[in-house]
Amino acid sequence: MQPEERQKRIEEYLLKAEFASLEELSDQVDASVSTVRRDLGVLEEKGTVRRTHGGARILNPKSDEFTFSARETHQLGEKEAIGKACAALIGPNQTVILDAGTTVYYVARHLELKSPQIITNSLPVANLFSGVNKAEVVVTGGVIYPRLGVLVGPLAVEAFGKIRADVAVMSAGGISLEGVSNSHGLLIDIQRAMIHAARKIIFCLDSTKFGRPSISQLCGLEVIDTIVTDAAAPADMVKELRKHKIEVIVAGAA
Amino acid sequence: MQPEERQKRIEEYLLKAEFASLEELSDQVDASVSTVRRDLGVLEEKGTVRRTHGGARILNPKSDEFTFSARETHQLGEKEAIGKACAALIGPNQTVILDAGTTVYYVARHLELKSPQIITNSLPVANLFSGVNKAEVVVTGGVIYPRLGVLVGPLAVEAFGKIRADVAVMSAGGISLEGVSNSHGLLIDIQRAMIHAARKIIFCLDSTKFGRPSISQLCGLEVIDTIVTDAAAPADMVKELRKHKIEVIVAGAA
DNA sequence: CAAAATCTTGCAACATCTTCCAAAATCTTC
DNA sequence: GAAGATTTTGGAAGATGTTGCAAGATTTTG
Repeated sequence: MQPEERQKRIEEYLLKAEFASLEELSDQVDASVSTVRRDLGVLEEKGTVRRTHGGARILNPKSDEFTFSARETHQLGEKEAIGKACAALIGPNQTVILDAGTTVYYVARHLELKSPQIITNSLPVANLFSGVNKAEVVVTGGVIYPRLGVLVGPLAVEAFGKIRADVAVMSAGGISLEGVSNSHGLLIDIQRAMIHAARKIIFCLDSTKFGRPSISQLCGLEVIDTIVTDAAAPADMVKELRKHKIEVIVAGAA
Repeated sequence: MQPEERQKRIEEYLLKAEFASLEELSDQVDASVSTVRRDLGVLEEKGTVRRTHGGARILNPKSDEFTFSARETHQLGEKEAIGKACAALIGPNQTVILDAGTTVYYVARHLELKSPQIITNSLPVANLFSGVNKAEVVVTGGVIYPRLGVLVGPLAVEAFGKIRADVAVMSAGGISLEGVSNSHGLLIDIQRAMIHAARKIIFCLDSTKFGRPSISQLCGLEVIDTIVTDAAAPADMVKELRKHKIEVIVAGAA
């Protein structure tokens, strides 16, 4: 059998089974475990499959939930690290605005113990805290933007117009030296309102966001107080950003 | 079995059970308690599970399962029936206000196909629709009332003050001939605002609510257009309510 | 406060992974 | 088609990761 055919069959099998051991796969495609291992390496490179100890699992099974939920292991390690580092910046009993990005969601997960006051327009974040008594969570109104579970529209903007917070933890589609941008036009108005409502602005941006401008311009660099990113962020841009008096925290880089 | 698969199965089991002892889990995934302990450590790091003495509990239960749906399994059949019957009253493309009660949640589950416009202050209901494109869902703002996932406070009341709807589907703590009452004082203001905003008022009340007045009076019988209940509702009260020109629908007693 | 249960830590046995090598298959070139 | 180069394959040795157990520390219970 040809390598490609074998790999496709492995993929298909995993699609049905979700998990499979090496032996199982080796049996399935009638090749040695060594070959399967190699094939899995290729598929992992391709991004469809994730190798595990003793086998493999399919990477993106129908995740009908919010596009990120907890399944997306894509850059899970980095996002976890960013989340932890960013949560460390929040003092106890502060009022925090949480934006509706995937990275910010991980910040929220590490905030539980600080019993802060939280304001958010993200349903996933709201759900995270709905069972917990410690934190007071204000949800802005708005219309649900289907895929992401974000509340958008005038109700949301209005809500941010009425409040003041100590910190806003934001995310974005991309950052360059011209400023921060985002792809969802609907979110821009809301994010501007967030920035206006908070005294300190923290952006959580994983390394893939650097130097990648997105459709709509959100704000210039001058409004940013702190950026939290991961170790793979390009060093020259970090240096440049620090020249702009932005505190850049690289998570996981000790 | 591979670690990841085992961990996923632990997660899934916890999702159903909410709590589980180490032995239970060890049995479930066919591994030693030591291994389960280690797995739980990983899952806790990941943030989906919290370890406890002697076992573990799920951290943020799946979005469609707030405290009520897991707990109240005993009247599930009745609530399903009420939900179905009430959903049948809603026409296509109507604007519907959905209250935040356990019974109303079941109505929401049957509304999906009607592509209505929905306004709600219930997070479980919001989650229900967040993945679906068909319906437009407006979430009122507010502070999360922890256990129920309801949004309360002035933001919520305000939101209902600004809108108008065709129907309001409500729930309550009890109904008697003096009127409808509810136990959560915080909800009263919001429910009054809902009633004010809708042209037609439907109450979904399972049979246990009848003749059982609750702490705070919500409204008199005169504002009610329709009541949906189950077959166990006391016949004399149903008769009495019909005398008040209220349409009483007994679900499952076709 | 003591008994019982549970947790942590260290360890040895085991399974799996990586890296390398030789054989087989495939592709080039003539 | 044949000889040689290249790729692919299957396997073996050592490195690494995982598992289950047991002893001591810690927490819970009565």
